[in-house]
Amino acid sequence: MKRGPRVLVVEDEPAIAELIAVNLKHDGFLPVVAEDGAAAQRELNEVLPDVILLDWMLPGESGLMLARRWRADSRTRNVPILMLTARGDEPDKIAGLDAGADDYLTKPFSPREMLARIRAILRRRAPEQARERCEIGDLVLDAGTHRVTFQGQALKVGPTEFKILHFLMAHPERVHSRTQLLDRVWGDHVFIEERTVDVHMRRLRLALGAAAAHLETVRGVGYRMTATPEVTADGGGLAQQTG
Amino acid sequence: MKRGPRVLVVEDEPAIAELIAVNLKHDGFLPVVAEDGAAAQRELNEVLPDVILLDWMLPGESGLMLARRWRADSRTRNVPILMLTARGDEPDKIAGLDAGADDYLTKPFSPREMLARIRAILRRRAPEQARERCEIGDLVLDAGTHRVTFQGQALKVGPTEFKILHFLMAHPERVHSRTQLLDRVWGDHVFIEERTVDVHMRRLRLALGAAAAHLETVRGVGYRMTATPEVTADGGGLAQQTG
DNA sequence: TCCACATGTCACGAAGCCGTAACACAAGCG
DNA sequence: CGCTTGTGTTACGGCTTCGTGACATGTGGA
Repeated sequence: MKRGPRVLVVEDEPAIAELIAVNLKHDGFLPVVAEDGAAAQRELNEVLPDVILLDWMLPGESGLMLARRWRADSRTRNVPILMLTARGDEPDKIAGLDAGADDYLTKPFSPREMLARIRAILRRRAPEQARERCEIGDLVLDAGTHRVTFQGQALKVGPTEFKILHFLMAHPERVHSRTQLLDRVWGDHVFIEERTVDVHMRRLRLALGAAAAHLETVRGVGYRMTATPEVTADGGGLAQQTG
Repeated sequence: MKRGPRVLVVEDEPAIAELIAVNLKHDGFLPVVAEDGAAAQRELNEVLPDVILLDWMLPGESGLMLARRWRADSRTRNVPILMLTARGDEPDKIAGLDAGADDYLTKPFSPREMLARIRAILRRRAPEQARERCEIGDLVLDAGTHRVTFQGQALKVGPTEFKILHFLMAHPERVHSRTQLLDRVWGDHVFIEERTVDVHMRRLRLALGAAAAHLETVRGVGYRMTATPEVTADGGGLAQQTG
């Protein structure tokens, strides 16, 4: 009942499309073929794939235009795109990257390389959205319903803050650097100031209210979600030096 | 002023070189740009970088030749090389890896990916600080969660003290001189008074509390972490000397 | 169009950390 | 004992890091 990653293949040449689809199926992917931009758009309206294999040369709208459009649409923005291009046109490649493609594949390519690239993208982009439900103490996050509750009470958490919280709660007790958070929450393809993470942490803490005690700052390292928040009262025999 | 890892950027295209340098600087690296193999060689004769970013296509000697030469030279042999290649030429990549490149990056690439690759290389090459979890008696250090516990009780340890403790616990029973500690904890090219180590040891002992018994001073040599601390009449803790 | 919300960045201040000097204490040696 | 060397301890100025409020921009909906 395990379903493989969905791959939308946008390719007008039937022979190539078939070749790709067969190889994808063979490796456990679920390919859906669209012969042009319009068909691809219809497919995207139905269900979002895990990755898009986009041919550069297409009848009607070009792959470049499509990539640009999908990157502009908030719904499809985060779907990684693997561009298929004819061999050797550097300017094309740069334009494609600008349009938001995650990687390129030069035709002709070996099926093995294609599969490797797709797996690399999936590994990079979606290491694990696996955990749908996370709990830490009385704090509960449900990715399916996109809800956060603390002691049964619903909390209002913004989109970015939700992603951060999701990641932190999926990997509790572990310290995550700002760089790691940027990579995992925002994605590797953006360049954001590390300091911005701090601001979102502040917003997350405000949203969490009392539950913010579970969110700890590790000075000089990063942030951490913990089930056992530090208490001010010192329980052990620590030799505490007073200045 | 904290100094980051040195990166020698061998790239003839000024625009690309500048882009790379800016991004490296932004992330705390110290980039040095060389426009061709000769300039790179001059730079290498001066000071060895922590990693070399080597463009494949260069005026004069190609990146492949340079990589091969540097790999043959005992002085530069161990400097990791990250190769920059034009997209899509598989044979080139293989040849590059044969020549001794540690990894390659396909142009065009995102700054974030470049930084991630560099960090990955440095991490891979980095010494044995790798051990995530260390135990000595009831004292446990976990680098992943950045936590130190003694008999189950969490201890509050500052950043530098944590690094010292991590190193000592990764190499227990062994005496480490102040110089060695400075090299391993602070970095090889930092000018710090050796006496400073003593002060951090003091802070570390305060943070460790009773567990400080495992941290021994070897007079005239350095410090050591031991599983079998010497038993003293006064209980082996922090005997407070009146001052 | 206006409005509400989200987001990324900056400036400023507070808190914590660091390296060093200076002094106190301990250990070795004659 | 007195001297020398090595280490423990404390205080402090300077610096880094973090939290916080404010602001400009972008985005989507009424």
